[in-house]
Amino acid sequence: MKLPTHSTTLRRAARSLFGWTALRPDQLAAMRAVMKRRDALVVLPTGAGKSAIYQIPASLLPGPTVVISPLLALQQDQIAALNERQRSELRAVRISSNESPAQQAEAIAEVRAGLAELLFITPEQLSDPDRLAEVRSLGPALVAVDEAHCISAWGHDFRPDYLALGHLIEGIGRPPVVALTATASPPVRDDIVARLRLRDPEVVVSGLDRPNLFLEVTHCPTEDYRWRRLIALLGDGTGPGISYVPTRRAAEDLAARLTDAGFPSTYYHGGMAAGARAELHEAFLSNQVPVMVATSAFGMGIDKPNIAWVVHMALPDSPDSYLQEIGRAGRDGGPARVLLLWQAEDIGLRRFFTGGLPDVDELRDLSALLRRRASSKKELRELTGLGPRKLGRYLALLEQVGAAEPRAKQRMGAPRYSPTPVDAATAALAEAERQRSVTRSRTDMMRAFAETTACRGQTLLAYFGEQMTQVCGHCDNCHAGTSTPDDGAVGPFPVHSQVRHPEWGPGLVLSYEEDRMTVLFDEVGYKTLSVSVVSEQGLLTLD
DNA sequence: CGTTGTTCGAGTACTCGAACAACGGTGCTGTACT
Repeated sequence: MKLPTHSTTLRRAARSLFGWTALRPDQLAAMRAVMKRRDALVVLPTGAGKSAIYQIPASLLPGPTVVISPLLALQQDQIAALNERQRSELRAVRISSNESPAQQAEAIAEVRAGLAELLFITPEQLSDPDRLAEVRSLGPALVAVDEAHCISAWGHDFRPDYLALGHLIEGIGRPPVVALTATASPPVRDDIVARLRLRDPEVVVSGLDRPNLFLEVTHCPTEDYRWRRLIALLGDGTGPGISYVPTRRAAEDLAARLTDAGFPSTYYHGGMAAGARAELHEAFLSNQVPVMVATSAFGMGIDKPNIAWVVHMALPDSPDSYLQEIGRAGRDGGPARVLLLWQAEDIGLRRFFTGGLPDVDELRDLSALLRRRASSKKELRELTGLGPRKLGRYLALLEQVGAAEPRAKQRMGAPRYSPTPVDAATAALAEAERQRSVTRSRTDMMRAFAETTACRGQTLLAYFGEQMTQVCGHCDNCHAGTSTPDDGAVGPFPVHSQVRHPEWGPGLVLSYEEDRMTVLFDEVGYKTLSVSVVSEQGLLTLD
């Protein structure tokens, strides 16, 4: 019998590495899958011992573990925490642009000699074929993909190497893969599984409800009203918190205004120097900064237990981002306030960030070039005149419709039976339209969350495919008594069943709320339908 | 998509308003320059 042996071994390792006397069932389930050399997808809130899920197996498996992690600052913290630990039986090194070639060579040598068990690295490093071969030669026993939701959130345009991770992992010998994230809605989970090419992964998802967070939403007709609501919350003197704003400029302005108003505040955004950002991050963690006004750049890797409130000064782009950001409050289990201050006008900026549709002619020309011969991105940039950002997006789209594929030596080419350039461009445009519909539908769902008079806990979790059987009791609507107990929360199709709509195609039933049902369609994203209309007109059929 | 800032004309002496342009998030990397 292998399983009990593994569980015992894992518990023993947890005690010697972390001093833990017990492992939580979801941690154990994920680790056992890893020990059985099976892929795993783990969705657990930060602070739930997520890193242990790869670190404990890393200490037991013969061979190094490669940790793919998106931010260098985050890597640095994680490595420092590992290596400073007293009974450090696990040593971590990393390779990045922050290390000199000599340091990089030494890191590799340490892993090769068995002096370090964990190698931290970015997808961008792995996309260098020499680097890939080097990592492969170390014979990795496990790959851990941290903050795996980045694949879905960033891969499609922002950091294209994320999209190629599945291919890159195959390039280093395809050891078992464990993907970890704090939040992932059903389509994001599917995206992670598909992109990483996970094989029949063990999926571990913990409950997402956070009873110690009090959820409030206020529609703000004017900017001044937003400001007054923020001041009112700060006036309650609740402790350190984060105010999320949509733009860099708003971060700077609001921090200055709050400081003038007697609430010393600091701002943080992606346009600041790396050194300053690291200092501010540290100052916030060590309670020297009570109020942080920040763009979405602030957050990943913030493991601070006593964040007492999170205020959004505009509608976030999606419930995915929202849950990620409010999830940073109340890690210590103490009461925390979460307030969303929004206007319908906030949606304009979200639309802008989503970007426009690609140019069909440019797609066609690019596809034709790829069919002629495989080329590097640099060559393609010169031949097409496209910027790096646009080119990356186009290549990702063409790859998705089978008109492009990565080749050796950092090149992109066309697959053997790829569609004609005209067909490829048409298909890629359709794919871009599909992605845009899904992105927009996420913002629609965020708005629906803001406008609902039903239980916010239920509404939010339903989006993530989790049906709560009772109202949450920790939101403004529950307190106001407008949340209706879910007597009507059943419908014609079971939750999580696959259905089909004549126009929108196949979809997944996520939840019922009074007379409305939420369905996630592959082609158009999230839609809310009237249950009576669906029933009367027979709009949906079981798929 | 919506807000904010600039420009320019009208028609009167400094102000009003229309029309238009600019701007807006998330990070890795290697290389060139100080």
